[in-house]
Amino acid sequence: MTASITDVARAAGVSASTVSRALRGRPGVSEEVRAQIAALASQLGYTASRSASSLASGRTYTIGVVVPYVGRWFFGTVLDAAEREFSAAGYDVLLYNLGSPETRKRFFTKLPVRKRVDAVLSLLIPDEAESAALRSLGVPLASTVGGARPGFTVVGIDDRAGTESAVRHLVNLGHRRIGMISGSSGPLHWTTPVERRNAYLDVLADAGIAHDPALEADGDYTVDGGERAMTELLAAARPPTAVFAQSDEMAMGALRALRRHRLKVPDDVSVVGFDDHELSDVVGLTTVAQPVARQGAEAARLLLRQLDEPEADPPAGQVRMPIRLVLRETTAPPSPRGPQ
Amino acid sequence: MTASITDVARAAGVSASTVSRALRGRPGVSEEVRAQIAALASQLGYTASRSASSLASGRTYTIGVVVPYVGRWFFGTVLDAAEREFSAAGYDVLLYNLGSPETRKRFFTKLPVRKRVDAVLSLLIPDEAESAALRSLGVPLASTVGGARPGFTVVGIDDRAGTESAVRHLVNLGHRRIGMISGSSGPLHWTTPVERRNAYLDVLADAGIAHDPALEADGDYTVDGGERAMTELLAAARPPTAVFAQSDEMAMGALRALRRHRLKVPDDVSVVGFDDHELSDVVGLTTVAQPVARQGAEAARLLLRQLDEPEADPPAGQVRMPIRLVLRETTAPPSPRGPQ
DNA sequence: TGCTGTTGCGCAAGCGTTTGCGTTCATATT
DNA sequence: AATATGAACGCAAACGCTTGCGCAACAGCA
Repeated sequence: MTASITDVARAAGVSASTVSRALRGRPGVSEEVRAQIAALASQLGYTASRSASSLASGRTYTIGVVVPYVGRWFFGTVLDAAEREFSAAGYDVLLYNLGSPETRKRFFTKLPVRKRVDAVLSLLIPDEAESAALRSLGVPLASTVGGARPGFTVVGIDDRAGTESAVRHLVNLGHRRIGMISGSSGPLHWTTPVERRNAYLDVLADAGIAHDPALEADGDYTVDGGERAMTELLAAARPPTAVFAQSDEMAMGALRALRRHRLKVPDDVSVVGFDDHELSDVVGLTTVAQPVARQGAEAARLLLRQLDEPEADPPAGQVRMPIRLVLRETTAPPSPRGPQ
Repeated sequence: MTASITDVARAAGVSASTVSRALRGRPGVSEEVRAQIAALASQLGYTASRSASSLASGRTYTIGVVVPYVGRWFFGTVLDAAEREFSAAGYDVLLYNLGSPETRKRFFTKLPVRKRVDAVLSLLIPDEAESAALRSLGVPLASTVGGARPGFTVVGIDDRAGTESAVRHLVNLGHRRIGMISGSSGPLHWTTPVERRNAYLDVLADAGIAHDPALEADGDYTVDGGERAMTELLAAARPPTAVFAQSDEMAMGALRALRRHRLKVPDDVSVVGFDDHELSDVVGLTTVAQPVARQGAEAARLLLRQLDEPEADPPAGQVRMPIRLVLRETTAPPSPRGPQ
């Protein structure tokens, strides 16, 4: 079997308590004894059992991270950055990938993180019922995308401003028939799609452009969904001359659909995305960039701070990071003859 | 405080042992009592403390997954699939994202997973020293990409065959100056880059093409690296008319470099990648496709099987999944006048 | 009716730590 | 010289479960 604390204690000729204190840097151990214990411990390959120590101390040194889809670029990037912060601070991360509605439901009803984590970071804000479940854990909570929620420290961006910059850009180029590919359906209740939609509607209204429901389609935040949505838009009586996609993945799907329809981008149709996916540059996609990794890192840091100073007031509910429009090659003034 | 097993026991008028047995479906409890306990438990919001139960039972119902870079599409996709299998089987996953050499080293020397996991899945085969460290944990081990290693169940693809199909395709199109963008540098010791390189060299030799070292460059498995590598290749005395990139991300970086050099793909230069990234279709990249998610799922399943039947012989060391060349729009016969 | 099995449950030990408190011993203080 | 003060360490009780064993109650059998 692997060595236990008493093995180390016996080898060092001290008590288990002393070993425990020595290895964790607690006072009450002379430097020589501490050094000797440390040497013995590494020699015996001793690592304290997390189960035992968290049972005894009540602290788990583990953080639960719940992700809607690890495989997607956005969340993968956020997770990567957050994990770095956590592991640098000595915390392990328990990953919960809540891809399907069933696993999502199971997670929030069974709450397998109960008594297992010191805090939880949700990469997408949970709905109110789910949030309540998490609050019942009695640990610090944080989230990245999706708007404010009581009990959560959330770091995100200004979706409204981002969307406005994108849609205004199209308006300024002279487009009047501006479509939108959104990701509002699905089981998740987050505010992002609706905030972006509202901003889209507002910009249109501001520009004196009547809203045409046929110019909206759902792309499910995936490439394939974006392709389907674009195909749908192209089937409209009067197709759009420009489209704003709520994510770069959907925008790329739209690009694919346009190519299949032998439409030129941006000559026939302009496309702007959202996120600045790492491959957007490759396809020359105009998009609104947001600091993805930084959001994950910042959320992690805020959570760690709460863990360090449990007595301090919870940090400001919401942190907003800057966005900016990145102009590339998928947007241009509408062609005089329009698409087709 | 949150409810403990004795709270449930008291409420039900039984002993803690009975609650434990009832909730885990162990024999020795009548159906009525079991039902009553289950009701009480959910009513009290009781969840067994994982620390306590794993301390007592020795099983953690947790699997350690070590990933080189969660943010990369390939690993994110593999992780997604593996996590689904694990969580469906009732296991939690502890994620270790080993991005930098330092975190990697720290992980393998401190081995924070010791006594914390029932098994570990490494998404990239660790080198021999690291593997030895993992073997010392005394738990089942599996890995996805990177070749065989004692003690590991590994599921992967035939890198040689994949590479051959890609390079042969270029040869058959009539190319003679075929460059390669590899990902062999870096701190990781895995066989993939060298296997692919060997296959590349063999195909060239087979075709009677002399190998030109100036036609090889390192792309670090990233988009930016691929761009740099392509730029490097273009600077050669006689630049390639076609290049094989060891990953789609690098291929896309190459595409970007070519665009910046105002070179047409595939007219001036053909490009073929490896992986079939979800966005390869969008850019029309010819590539060798491998079943990414399926590898993660399969590796997870094999690990779970070992956990179920600890006495059974460890499964076959290596599982090979099929690859296939996907022809798209980045490859064509060399132009008579060559690049520039 | 006595015996053997089976079922359903409780007892208590144990899992490997952490931590409050008590003890010892050397040093500083008056 | 007597006493107070700390530092360094050990003791033992938790932490919340699991599990081998024992015991009662009851059924089935001859």
